[in-house]
Amino acid sequence: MLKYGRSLSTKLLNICIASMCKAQQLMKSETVIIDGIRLGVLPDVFTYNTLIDAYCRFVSIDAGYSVLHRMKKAGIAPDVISYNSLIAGAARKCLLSRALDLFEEMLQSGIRPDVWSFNILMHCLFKLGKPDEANRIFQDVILSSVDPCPTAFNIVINGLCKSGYTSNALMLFRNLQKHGFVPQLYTYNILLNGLCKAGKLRAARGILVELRDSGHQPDAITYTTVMKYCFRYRQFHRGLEILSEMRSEGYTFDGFAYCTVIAALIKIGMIKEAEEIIEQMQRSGIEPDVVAYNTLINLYCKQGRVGDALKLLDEIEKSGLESDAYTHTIIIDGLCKAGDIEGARRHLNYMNTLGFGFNLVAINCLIDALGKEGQIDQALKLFESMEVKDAFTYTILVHNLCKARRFLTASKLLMSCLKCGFKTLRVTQRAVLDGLRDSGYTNEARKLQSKIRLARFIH
DNA sequence: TTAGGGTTAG
Repeated sequence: MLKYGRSLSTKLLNICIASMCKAQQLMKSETVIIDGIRLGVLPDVFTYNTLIDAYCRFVSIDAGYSVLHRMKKAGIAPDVISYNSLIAGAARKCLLSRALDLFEEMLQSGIRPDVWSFNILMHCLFKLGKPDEANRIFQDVILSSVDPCPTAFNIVINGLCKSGYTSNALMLFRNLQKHGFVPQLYTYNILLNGLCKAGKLRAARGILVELRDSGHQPDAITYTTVMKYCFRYRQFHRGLEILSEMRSEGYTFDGFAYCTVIAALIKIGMIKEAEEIIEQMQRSGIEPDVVAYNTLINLYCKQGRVGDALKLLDEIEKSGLESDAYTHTIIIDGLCKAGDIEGARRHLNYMNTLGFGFNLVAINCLIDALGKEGQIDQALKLFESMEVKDAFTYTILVHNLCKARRFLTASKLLMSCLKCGFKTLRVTQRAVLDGLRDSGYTNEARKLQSKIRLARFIH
């Protein structure tokens, strides 16, 4: 500690603590604080707030909360930032009731919430799929004396997009503009992503033009967003054009951009090109995170190198990173595609032991593999046992039933899929209809056809 | 303190 000298002030102490907390060196921070006190430099509310935030991020809310007690004991009154840090910690982990309790405790302590307190709560509610409650808070903020900041608008516009209310988001955006709100590049990016995701490409194009006209320069996020959706909507040429425009504009590729491009190339079967970009990513010195690893594992699986994919999983676990649900579903799909159903089942069990809950994607892969291996009854059994299904589950099974020439069962399944309101692919519908007609089930084909028309009309 | 882009199955 002596290396900091005797001129150490609280301000300098806070700078040290902030950088150590950022580097997750919490024990070291504590030692520095103790040394500081010995030298007569007392921590202040800023010091404790930095610690609360770090403990909430890297340890637990309880650990953050105990810092709150410590500061009170030291005679320093917590402020709105102390509580916001705790509420944000709870919100990050989606612990809504804990966040609300902390909010209540803040009010009880006579601390007035600020716009950030509301922002954090709104974001948490949107994340938990409670857009109505988030919206209620937003209305309260608008009507109250709390001055909303651009971030509040960004959170609501983003939340509405993520909850599927893209039109409402666009409407809010326009209304805010009428009342003098000048959208930030951040706002444009949120809206652009929301509109593209919802397939509203015309509106997205309009927003992109508006973004440029308003004097903003598209940034790496704008480019990555547009590029991703070009690939998704199979405009590969345009996607690659944007890729080179992004480069010529001088944007350095980050992990997000690399993974977007690599995943798109893998998906369209341009494996060699994907390999080249992966090599570029590895050479660029970007520290791979779990998504980058997942992208690489996906490439190995698509090349049939499941063994190498498993080795990479080992590497993730040894490097201190945590694998996620994507990692394991990619591997399960890889095993399935390699025909190793038992291996896939074993990996699914392993996934469970790691604490991952039910995973629809993994089960869907397993159903497909069972069908492809000629175990269609096993696939049906698995299907029946599922409490949650989606459009993929139905489509996968319907295709496999068609391949097994069990068109009546396929037809029934397709009808219940339509009844659930899931969208089905034209190619799936055609496979069943053609199969029914070829097998002489013309009545059933007619019935299915009218259900398909009805579904198209309703949805 | 908070908010935007990346990875999986038909």
